[in-house]
Amino acid sequence: MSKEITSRSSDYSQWYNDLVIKGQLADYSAVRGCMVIKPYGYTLWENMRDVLDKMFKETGHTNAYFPLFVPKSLFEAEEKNAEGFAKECAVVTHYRLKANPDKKGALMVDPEAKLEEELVVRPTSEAIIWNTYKTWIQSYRDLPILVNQWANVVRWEMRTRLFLRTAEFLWQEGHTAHATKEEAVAEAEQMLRVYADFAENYMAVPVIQGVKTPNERFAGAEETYCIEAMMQDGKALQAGTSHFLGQNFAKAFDVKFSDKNNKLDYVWATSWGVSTRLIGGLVMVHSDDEGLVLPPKIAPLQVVIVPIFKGEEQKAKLDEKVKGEILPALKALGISVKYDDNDNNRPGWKFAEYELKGVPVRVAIGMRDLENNVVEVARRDTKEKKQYSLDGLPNALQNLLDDIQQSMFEKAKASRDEHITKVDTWDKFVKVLDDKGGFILAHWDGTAETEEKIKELTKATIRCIPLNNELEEGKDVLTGAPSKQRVLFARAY
RNA sequence: CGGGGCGUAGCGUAGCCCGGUAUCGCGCCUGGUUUGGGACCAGGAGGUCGUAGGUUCGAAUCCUGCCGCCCCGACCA
Repeated sequence: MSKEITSRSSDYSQWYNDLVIKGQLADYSAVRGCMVIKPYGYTLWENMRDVLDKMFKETGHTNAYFPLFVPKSLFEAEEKNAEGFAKECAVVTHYRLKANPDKKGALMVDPEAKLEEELVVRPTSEAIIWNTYKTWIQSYRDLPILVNQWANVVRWEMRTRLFLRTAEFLWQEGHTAHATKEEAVAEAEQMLRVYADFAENYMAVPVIQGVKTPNERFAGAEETYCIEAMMQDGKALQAGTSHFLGQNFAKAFDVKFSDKNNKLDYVWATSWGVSTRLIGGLVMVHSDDEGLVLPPKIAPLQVVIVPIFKGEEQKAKLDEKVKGEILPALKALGISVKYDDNDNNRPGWKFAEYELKGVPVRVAIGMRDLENNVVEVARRDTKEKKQYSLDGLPNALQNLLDDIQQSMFEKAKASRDEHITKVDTWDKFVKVLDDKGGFILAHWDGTAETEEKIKELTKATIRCIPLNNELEEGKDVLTGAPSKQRVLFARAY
């Protein structure tokens, strides 16, 4: 028992850290606030990336790459955006080191190699991209521009957490330019639906789609759309955002186009992104006290086969069956599978290890099984074990993976729904927040003051105003002022 | 940046109060026996005790500075 995991009930944060580290997703690094994403974790990210990338391409987008550095003068062009990120920017001021004369073997920043203009390490790329789009766009015929980039960004956070908030993280950022407001809004909404589709149908994470209040809006955006997910500890996690940027960046970077009537107008914009933060959410939604639980559609490894044998002779027979028949058949179906015939660890060790790593399906096969033409199949999500006939095994496993995917989503959705509470009084608001957590649907008078006050009193924020929200007359849960609809409150990561 | 905790072998730790050259478990290496839920036996390797200085005959242990990490909070995606 060398890999004990802290239980959720005893220390939720520590449980999360244990899963990420012992589940081999990532490690702390020598750089404060930055993590090493390990091969197992990176494969997970690659799988997520590949699905999203395909979705982006299906909706007409293409990938490009823009520089890591943004000259300060460009960065500050869109004031609100610059202000919003100013406090957490890493800045390059010099371009050379030299030997330190006072300390042998040490280096120092060469004071003579000061940059004329400082370079901001991108916390997001609107500035450098819109500065570029200016040169790409003259006429309505150049529009729309539908570009995405996969990149790293840096935000100098005070306090970091593996995947959820790291100083450097990986993400994708889509940046589009349109001739009309309607088209840009439609784009932002479309990409939100893509994110929701991905979260629910691939990550098996149910999300609520909505719009942010002005307070919570992305700096520089006219409207911010988001998907919000619920973690097992009752805290919400913003899992993805899509912004309608209006003409703010076009104006800041002077990007105009001539329409069919040769009239000049500023271009309409969107941007949208999801990051490695999704992995943190994935972990916190599905996993249990034994380790990670990963949904089959994006799991780095879908099926692991563990042989059980005494001696070389038995091993050879199992090898023949597994390598000769089972592996090729599973691979033919596109199932990712590993045959762990490593003799250093015994079956029990492997069982525990793959449970910790969240592999959806484990197949155990020994001589007894061979004789009976069966295998023992264990599913990670429910820990249920069953015998499967070797005949038709590949298809049966494919069906099982589909089942697991579906039932993980349903379980997460049931838990999420159980964590939505309608509340009409302030006392109940506070009580539900403290005792149960989760989302609270309550009336809000629509003012930033009330929103701030509630945040101050309870640390709960308005996560979003759900899309297609039902209108309902009511009174603000705190002030009693008239309200037209309920909004979604929660404490959040 | 505040509050708390911690830094001893790859990992987790004992020792520190009361100074005498570092304990145990896991892992690793060699050989053997094992293998249906984290195997066992025998032998072995592995240490600037975070770092710099001070006290002392002698420092993991006492004193001072510094560095780093984790958790909680402020801030934020």
